[in-house]
Amino acid sequence: MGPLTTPTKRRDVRSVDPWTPTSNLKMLISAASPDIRNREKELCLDHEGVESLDASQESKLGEDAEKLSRKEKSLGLLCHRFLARYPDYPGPAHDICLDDVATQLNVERRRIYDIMNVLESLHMVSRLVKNRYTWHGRSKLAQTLAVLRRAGEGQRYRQQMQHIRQRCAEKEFDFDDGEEKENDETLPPADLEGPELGQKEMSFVELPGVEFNAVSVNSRKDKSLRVMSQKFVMLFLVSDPNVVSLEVAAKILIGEDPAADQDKNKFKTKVRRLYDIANVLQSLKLIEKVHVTEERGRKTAFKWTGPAELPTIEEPQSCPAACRQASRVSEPVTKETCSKNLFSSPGGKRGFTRHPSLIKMAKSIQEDRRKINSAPTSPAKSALGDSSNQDFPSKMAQLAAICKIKLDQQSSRAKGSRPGSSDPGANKPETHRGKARGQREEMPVRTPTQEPAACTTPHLTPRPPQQPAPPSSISYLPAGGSPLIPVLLPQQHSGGPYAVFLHALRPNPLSRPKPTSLAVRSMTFEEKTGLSPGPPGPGAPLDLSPSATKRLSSDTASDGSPSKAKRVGAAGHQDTSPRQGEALHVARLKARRGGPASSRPSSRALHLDPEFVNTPGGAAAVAHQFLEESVETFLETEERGGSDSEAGLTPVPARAVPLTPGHLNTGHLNTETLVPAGYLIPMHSLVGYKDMQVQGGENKKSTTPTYNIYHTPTAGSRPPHALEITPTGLPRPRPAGLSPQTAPAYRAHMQSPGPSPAIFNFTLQNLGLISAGPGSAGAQQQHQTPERGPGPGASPLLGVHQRGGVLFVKPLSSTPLQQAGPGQPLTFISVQQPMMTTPKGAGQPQHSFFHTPGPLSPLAAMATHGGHAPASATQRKLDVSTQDSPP
DNA sequence: ACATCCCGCCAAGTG
DNA sequence: CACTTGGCGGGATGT
Repeated sequence: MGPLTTPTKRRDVRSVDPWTPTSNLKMLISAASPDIRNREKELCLDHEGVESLDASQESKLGEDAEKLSRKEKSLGLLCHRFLARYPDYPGPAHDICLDDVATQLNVERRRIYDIMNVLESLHMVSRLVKNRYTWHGRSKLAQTLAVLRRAGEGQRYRQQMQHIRQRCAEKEFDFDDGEEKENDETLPPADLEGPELGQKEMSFVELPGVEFNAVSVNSRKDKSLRVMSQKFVMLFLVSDPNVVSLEVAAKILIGEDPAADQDKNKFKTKVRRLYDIANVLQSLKLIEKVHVTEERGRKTAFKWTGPAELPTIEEPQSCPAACRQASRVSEPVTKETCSKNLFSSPGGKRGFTRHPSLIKMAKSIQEDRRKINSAPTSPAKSALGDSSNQDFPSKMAQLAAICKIKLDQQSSRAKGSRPGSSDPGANKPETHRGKARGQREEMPVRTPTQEPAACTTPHLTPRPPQQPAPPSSISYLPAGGSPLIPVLLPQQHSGGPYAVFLHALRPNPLSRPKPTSLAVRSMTFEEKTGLSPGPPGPGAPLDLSPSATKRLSSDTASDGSPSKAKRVGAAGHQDTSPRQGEALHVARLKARRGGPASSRPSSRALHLDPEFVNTPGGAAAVAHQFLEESVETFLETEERGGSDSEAGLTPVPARAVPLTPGHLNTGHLNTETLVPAGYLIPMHSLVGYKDMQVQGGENKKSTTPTYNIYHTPTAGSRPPHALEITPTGLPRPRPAGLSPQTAPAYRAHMQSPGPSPAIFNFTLQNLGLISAGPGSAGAQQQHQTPERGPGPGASPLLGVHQRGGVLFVKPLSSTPLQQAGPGQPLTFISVQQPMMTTPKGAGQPQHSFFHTPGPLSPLAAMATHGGHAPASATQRKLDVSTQDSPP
């Protein structure tokens, strides 16, 4: 009994006595295991002492170590001990010396690495140099989580999870079990997996304030543990019921491997790693172990107990500029690249480690936050709280308030001045943002059971125009949130932009289908929805069964080539390779061919110009994310609003168009690509992000593959989103003219050509860079009316600018942008501080968003569809019993 | 029998 | 080349 109840206790306890850190530790410990709990007293002593007494404790532990039972040696406990040594919100950065820690904690170094890797994935520490890490504590946690959530959304993890769950359910049914039908299950899985794999492979998300340690980032392909950890966390952040079963997580995290055989082993290995990660996360109090009872039986799972809301990432308007600027992407795998990117300055060689100056700045900022936040040790904060969130300082709040006001105004739209604004849509867009952040309403549901279905449904259907209330499960949607959202946003700090790195896939031989998979994924969903009958689920067995493999293969094949092809093309891959040239070539090839590149899966190619390269791909990546997010949002929105089916259908093509001409899938691919990001890295201060994004979008629009080339190489990137978006948007392509190319000037301004513009606007809006005004202009142009508009053509540019008052476009680097050369112009926009933006910014050009959705919609539709049925099933299945309740 | 996951081999990277 | 990192999976320990 004890154990089971634990969770409750904890909660209670917390509320009761949050005060001491010690208490937290105790709780954690207790959570960890009953036995431990018993010993708790002992431990407590230790714990208490820990902070001050490291040495003594350690020594104790150390001594004990040998004797200690396995449990006592658990990674979770070790992590507790480790955490006890450092404050949650450190003022000045603490340095952590691995050797010392290992010695003090009396454990092998190897174990410390495990902990550090997980902590690093959450940006609680960052590697400074060889044996040293810098302790950040939880100061960046909120941001990181926000970024991860976003990334997770981009990945469509939610849908993937649903699919998997469905599959499982189906299996249960069994009727078909044996069969392998590939279709249903297979495909989906493939899709899911594929993307994951490929994408998954490596991306790592960095945070803005944090320094990127290029070193750690780049080097090894590895990152698996780091990446895995981030992905795992993403699952929680994205899933409705914040409960994620080990099984599902493992499946999702396993790339797709074609081979079924391996699945089993791989699955086992993955599970082992997940336990490792889970132990650390448990000690961080971010998750709790629980058991989910399905029809089949109980499965172990973990429940998210961390902060529900995250600060916003800001994309939206609120903090856009600053944030973005702040953030940066790093990316490219290569160190060199990273270094270059990071430091524009020639720092050259060693830059990896980070510029001191940057670091300092970041630190100072962080510190300020911390101070402001002052987090007591207590966990209390974790409790959800408001959306707002912890970290941001009062300043943030103010900004937020400002933003809100602005938004409100905009929304009200009083200003008719801007044509763009006209759209009702405007509100929506905001909504998105709002939802994101502010909204947080929380995801609604925590209830495990229902949520899926319920949530989903609502989204889809309802809401035609505005969205009512129903928040969707997704967080985004509801418009309502918008105003709030801003608040959340922290400024730059928060977050700016993140960069996602996609690594090239590694050699991963295994599955190579890679490309396909991605493309498929998207496709699949749709199909599934529609098509899939019920296939049984061959997939059900998922991991284990070999059959699965077969299925996959079949699926893929069946799927269609097209998808694959597309995927490929789309996927393109970015490569990590730093070299532009190569990248470009590849990109081109891919683009042209469509695909081949599977090998590297990188998903999307970025548009970056060479110049960008500096800025990097990372930037691109970031942009991606944003785009993706936006897209997603749109999709969601659309879904709700519109017909699912339609969306699904249409969108695809549209998307496809941009990139690769022939491949429909492209869009999907893109999507996929996006999703996968690897490890998130914060972008420090790159101003360029936004720009990048924008550009990318444009480029894509341009359609020419070329753009890919550009982008890709460098960062690697991201393009997909853009692509997706763009195409769709077009419905009103009005302008066709826009060709991307055409407008270098535009771009320069920040504008994008017609097609892309929407995207850009989108992006910008999200970012917050653009105020509605500008965006609207751009959007309008495309979409709607040329006429009305405030002059789209000319205006746009100007508009952007102006409106933008907020926005400034500048070339990031010296060269950059403009040239883009072949067609793509790049633009860098530096956004001004949020403040600037804020005021006006609110308005988002919803138009663009709306439009965009079109393309997206399909996805959305898919998602939804998939979601529905499955969801319900899933829901049923899941019953979370919190933990263990023992009988 | 199964779940959890510690331990440490050994390869990839680094300096 | 020695050392640092960390993937990986055997197999011990717990339930």
